[in-house]
Amino acid sequence: MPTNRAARIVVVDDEDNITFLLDATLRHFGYEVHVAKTGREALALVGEVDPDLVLLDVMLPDLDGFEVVRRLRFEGAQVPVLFLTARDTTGDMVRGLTLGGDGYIKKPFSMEEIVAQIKAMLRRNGHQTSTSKLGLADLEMDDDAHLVRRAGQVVDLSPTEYNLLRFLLVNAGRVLSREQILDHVWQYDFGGNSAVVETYISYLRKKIDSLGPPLIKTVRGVGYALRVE
Amino acid sequence: MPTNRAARIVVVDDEDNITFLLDATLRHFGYEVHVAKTGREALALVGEVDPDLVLLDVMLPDLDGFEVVRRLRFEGAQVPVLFLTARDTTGDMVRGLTLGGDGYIKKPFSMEEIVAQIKAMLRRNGHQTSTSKLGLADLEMDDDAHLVRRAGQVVDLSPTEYNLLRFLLVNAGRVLSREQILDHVWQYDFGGNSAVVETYISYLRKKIDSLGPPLIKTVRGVGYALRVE
DNA sequence: GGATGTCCTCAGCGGGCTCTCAGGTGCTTC
DNA sequence: GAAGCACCTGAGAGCCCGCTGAGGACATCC
Repeated sequence: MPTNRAARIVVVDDEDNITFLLDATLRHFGYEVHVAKTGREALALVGEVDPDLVLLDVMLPDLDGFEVVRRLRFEGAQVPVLFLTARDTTGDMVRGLTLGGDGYIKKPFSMEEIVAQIKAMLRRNGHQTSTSKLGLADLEMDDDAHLVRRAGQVVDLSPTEYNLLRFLLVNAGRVLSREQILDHVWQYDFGGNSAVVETYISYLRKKIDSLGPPLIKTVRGVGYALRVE
Repeated sequence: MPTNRAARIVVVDDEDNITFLLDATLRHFGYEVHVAKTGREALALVGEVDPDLVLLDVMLPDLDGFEVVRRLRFEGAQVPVLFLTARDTTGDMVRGLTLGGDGYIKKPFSMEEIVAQIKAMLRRNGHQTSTSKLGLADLEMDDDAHLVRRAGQVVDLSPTEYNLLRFLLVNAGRVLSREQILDHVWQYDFGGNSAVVETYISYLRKKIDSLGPPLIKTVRGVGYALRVE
């Protein structure tokens, strides 16, 4: 079972925008990334690099995602697959995706979402030693249960609040600009302005910082960070 | 008698969709899976891998399922067999199946159903140490008796309600998406939309949550989970 | 062939969530 | 200390999500 080396991820999508984004983001998180643009390319690439995870668009120019997985399994490959599905995927297309330990993500997604899913999946498959838990001081977050606690008390967060907090936690101690936050926490096609971030920071402060010494620090002119001392 | 190693299961069906699904699901649950597409292949495979259980479609291109079992028994193989029968199986066919002492499952089935049956059968044959009981707080479920109690009081559930509750119980504390639930609890050919899940959650709440503090938690934008605190 | 139970769809509604905006506050710089 | 800027936060519009009741389709049982 793999342990310390960087996990290898094969990304399969025919849209350059998507593969570019994913490539950059995943490399940033220390993964080794390989990109394919078609189903056949994907099959060859998986055989070649023996990845720990495959990110696979369901819509591909030649074979569809399901067919790719079918062939992979037929060849005996056990690699877990995370499907990327279009926004308006009909019910019966989604069906069957989450079986066998595979998962799916709806487009458009945010980087925070997809990284969280990837981590969860690698964890389940024994690649990472990390748990589903994140924490800082008396603040805890458990991704499996989707639960946040401060000083033992459960905090109820909306999806966006939750994703924002996780992004801050993952980067605890580092200052993050509004744009960085927007790029990671909001969906990649978000067109609004970065003032939303301020609003959500404010929400988080009300829910999190009110339960103890303030953790969310504003760095004037730069962005926000979680306190680490 | 087998003990700690993964149970070996031979799956025999000529439909690729079915074997694909079963292969993925059973591997996910930690079984070692071997697939055959015809009766003759099945006979050879069973001789080769000496499985702990055979999942056997009754309709096969060459020999039918009964014939396969007859030959297996003739050769002295004692392995338990779980039949997969077509939707429109006649009454005396079913009688034949139950007389043989092994079990059967009607197609289409749900993953939850088939995994439960497999576990029960392996348990009966001494392979697994797991019990048939599940529980959380004052909620108990006994698979052998097919009985659910909350605070000591028996709760009457429909089959789908029961399967849904079991899936939630098995994954207690973890948030499950509507699609995950659909893929595991509903039959594999279900084509409808995931709103059914909401309806059944609502049914369960009426029957289960009304008898004590609510156990079923909605995680907005994500899915459902059973409370664990 | 009626009664019952189960499954699923659908639509209405209530409320939570997201985002915008604007007025207010406090820091910074000269 | 005044001006200007960055940031904060309350209010509110619109949307979306999830809950549930009603009802139709279907199977099963008597």
